[in-house]
Amino acid sequence: MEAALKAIAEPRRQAILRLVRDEERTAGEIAEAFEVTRPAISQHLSVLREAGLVTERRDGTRRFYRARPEQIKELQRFLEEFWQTGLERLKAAAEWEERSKRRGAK
Amino acid sequence: MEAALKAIAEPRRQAILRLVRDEERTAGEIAEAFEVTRPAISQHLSVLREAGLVTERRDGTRRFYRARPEQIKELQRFLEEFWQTGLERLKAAAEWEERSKRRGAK
DNA sequence: TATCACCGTAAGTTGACACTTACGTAAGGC
DNA sequence: GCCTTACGTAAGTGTCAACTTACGGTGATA
Repeated sequence: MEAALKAIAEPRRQAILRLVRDEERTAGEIAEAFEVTRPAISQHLSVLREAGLVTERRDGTRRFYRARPEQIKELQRFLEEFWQTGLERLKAAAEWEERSKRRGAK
Repeated sequence: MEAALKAIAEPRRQAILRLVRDEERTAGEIAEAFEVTRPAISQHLSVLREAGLVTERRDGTRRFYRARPEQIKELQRFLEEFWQTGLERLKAAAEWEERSKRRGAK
């Protein structure tokens, strides 16, 4: 989770993720889409894989990569924790106020 | 946006964000919560402020910081872009299949 | 089995960044 | 007009990470 956030914070890896979002691609295909060397992309792919953001499928000498939406969803849930609990507290505060109003009315 | 992702990827800044999520706190109060020096926290606060993740309010010599949920929400929307469009394509594909079924039935 | 295609790994370099200590600055209190 | 309080900023340091070039390993192919 921590690793996933750091992984997706890197612009190059974001671009890679978008490339393999809908269809799997080989490491070579991905590397051709960028102007950096192939090893650089290979290292990025390792980071993404260890962060659980992509899956790797081997076929012969080739390796196919594909995005893993579940992990991205996990990231969203993580971000929700920051403000959703804030909302929950607002909600709880509102309910508390409601109860005290009724107590006052009685 | 890019800056916000990098900012929130740092564990220490996540902790700071949680501290000022519900109530504003001074830079000094925040610094006391950690075991690093005050300047270190001050620098983190600058990063968070430039990323739009916190607001700064000055009162005398003190500076109050508070989380900005809208920006965090922006981050969520950014993450949605990764898989939501994938869902939209699935939906579009399903509808397309539906139409071709009807064409086949006629 | 020799070779080629496809890819990861090793090692080194450079820049970014999370810290430190030292210093500067602005607002109140006496 | 000081002196304290509450900060940010400057400058230096160590570490990590994104790249490079060079090399190794594994699977198809003739």
